[in-house]
Amino acid sequence: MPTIRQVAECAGVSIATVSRVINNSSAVTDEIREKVLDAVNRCGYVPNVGRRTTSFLALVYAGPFSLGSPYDSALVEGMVQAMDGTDLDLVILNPMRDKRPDETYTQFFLRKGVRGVILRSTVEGRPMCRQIADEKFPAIVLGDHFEHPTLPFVYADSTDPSRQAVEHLLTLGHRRIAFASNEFEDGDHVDRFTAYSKALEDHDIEVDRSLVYHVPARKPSGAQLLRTMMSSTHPPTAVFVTDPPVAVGLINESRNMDMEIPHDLSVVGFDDRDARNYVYPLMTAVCQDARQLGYDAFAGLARSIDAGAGSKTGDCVSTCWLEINNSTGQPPVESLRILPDGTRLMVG
Amino acid sequence: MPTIRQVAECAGVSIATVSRVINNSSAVTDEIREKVLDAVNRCGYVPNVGRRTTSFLALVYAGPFSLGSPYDSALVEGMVQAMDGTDLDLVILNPMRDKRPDETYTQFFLRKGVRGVILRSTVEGRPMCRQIADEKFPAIVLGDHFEHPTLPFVYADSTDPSRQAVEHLLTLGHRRIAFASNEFEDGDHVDRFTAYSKALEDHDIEVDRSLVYHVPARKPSGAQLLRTMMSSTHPPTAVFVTDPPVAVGLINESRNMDMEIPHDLSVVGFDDRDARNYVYPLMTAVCQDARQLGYDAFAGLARSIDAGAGSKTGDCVSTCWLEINNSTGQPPVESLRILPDGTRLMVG
DNA sequence: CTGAAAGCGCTTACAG
DNA sequence: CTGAAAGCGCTTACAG
Repeated sequence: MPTIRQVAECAGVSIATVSRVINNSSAVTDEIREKVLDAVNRCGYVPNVGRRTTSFLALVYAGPFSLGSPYDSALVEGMVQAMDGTDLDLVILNPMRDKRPDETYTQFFLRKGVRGVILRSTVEGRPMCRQIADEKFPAIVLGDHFEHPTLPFVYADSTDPSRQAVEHLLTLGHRRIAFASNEFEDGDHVDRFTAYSKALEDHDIEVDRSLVYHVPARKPSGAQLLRTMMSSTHPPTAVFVTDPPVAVGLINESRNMDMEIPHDLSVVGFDDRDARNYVYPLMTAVCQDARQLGYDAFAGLARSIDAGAGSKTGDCVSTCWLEINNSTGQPPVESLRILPDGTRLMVG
Repeated sequence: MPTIRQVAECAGVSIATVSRVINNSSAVTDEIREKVLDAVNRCGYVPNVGRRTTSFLALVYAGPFSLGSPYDSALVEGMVQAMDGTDLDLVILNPMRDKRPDETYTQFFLRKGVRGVILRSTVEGRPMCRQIADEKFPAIVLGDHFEHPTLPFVYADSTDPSRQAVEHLLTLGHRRIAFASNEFEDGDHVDRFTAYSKALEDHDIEVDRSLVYHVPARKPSGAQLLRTMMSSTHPPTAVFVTDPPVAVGLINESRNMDMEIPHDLSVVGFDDRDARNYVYPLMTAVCQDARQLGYDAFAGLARSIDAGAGSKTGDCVSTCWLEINNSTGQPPVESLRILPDGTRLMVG
């Protein structure tokens, strides 16, 4: 366990100055402050109380808190499981609440006794993630991935299975395939859209922007989405829905509209847990294991902290997979086809 | 913030002895150890590091961890929300993992820097809850309630609405009403069974033990339960299912069996969140708000800690309510009735 | 087994 | 604004 003395030596200042920086005293030059905080992160320093050895990893929401979603609760479940293999405990922090505007993230985390942070991010959260990474505080990002020179990411790559999903629909005979994605663009959703476009292009089908929807990741959006799609002039015969609650909401709403899935509409959903097994009909879905992601994030961060500062953690990319169930089938025989020249054809 | 000095004075020993007790040194008399730990809890002592003021409330699972269930994740969501109103952070602790067998719970929690614990309990967890209460460490119990002189409980009373639920079924004309409860008996489930029995007795119907089921609170149990019930010699015409996942699993399975709810079977479920709105048909259910329970537990414990040791927190009892939706209706006209003397009657 | 005292990590008036 | 030094909370050999 490094002490304030080692940090002082490492930064070339007195222990008093280190203490001042940690406690965010105003009487420190910006230059020295930066030098000391850098030394803090290089040494992996945390305030010590006697021989008390407990330290914490923090789950930090970069953006509004939403611990209640099945995805987020699966993440936490995985983290708690990973906890058992370490001597670290999990604390839930809300920087929105009590990070003082004039303190850095490193100072904030030190104040809390935290040795590393799991950043649950979306696009809105990226600035916070970047700032924490710039301070070189130990961190790992979950739920989003983007280009960054030092930040490690934990995510499941959904590109390939997303493409397989669309190809599955194409093979069944579908040509008008809608795509429903999150209102917020994060790395994962971008991947899925890329895969969707690619699969269509490979079959010489142009992406029809009127079939691309962005909706909030909640069940009622799924219900609304279905009504919107089906009341359009040229409804699709299939849809790829990239958020679990939206897919579930859509499938459930179909019964209120006296539609039969997959007879009237094929649905490929997304599942990060087990929702696909609890809708009727069982949902064909691109699947990832959110519990595993939470586990990997905690375990990976713990490992990199044990290994000491400076050791780079790589990304932890697991795989998604396509599971074909009963919500996909051939398009309705009376389906409307639109030829390249715009001619509408009723087939069947 | 009380220091080790105050605790020493309070217990009538030296600060060295207090420190030894906190760090569980073997060189302390049992008698003095107890006296000191008592003083620790009376003073509300937590180890202090300089002017660092952070302190933690811990979520502790008395029993195997299961943070992933909708109920538990709603609890955590509520706690995180309550966090915002305080200067306390939430840490998740697993005593199974690293409580040393020779240390008391108070010692364990002090070592972690924890000022109070939210005990998520079931019947199995009661001994741990009782022990923590005996040590007088600040605690509040969630998810179970039982007789105890000092422990405060947070729960929603489901007795009245459970009775209304059964009466609702009786009014619709049902006479063979099954009851499905958790495999583990906790205070909440006992309440619901009592209400069920009472409602039947009030209508001069004897409780038929062959209609009372105990199953694990998971969706597959609901599917299995439905098959078991419907393949019995005298299937019920209605069922009151007191666990949300079981109710959902049962309703979903009905479609695989070509049954129609409520035409073939009326179902009153239980909901602690929003599941009732996402099954088809919309589920009639006794409802409680698990998010609110988590919120109340955190806020209540925080308040009682602020108020200082010795101040007794009362139980926080919120109310459940019955919500009538589309999964209940009149019994099938061809339903079998059994008269008091045992005669079977096909009605309709 | 217990306390007085030395010592460690950290903080904070005080001097420059 | 920075460091040397006094001081606080806590721990731990040392003496009895």
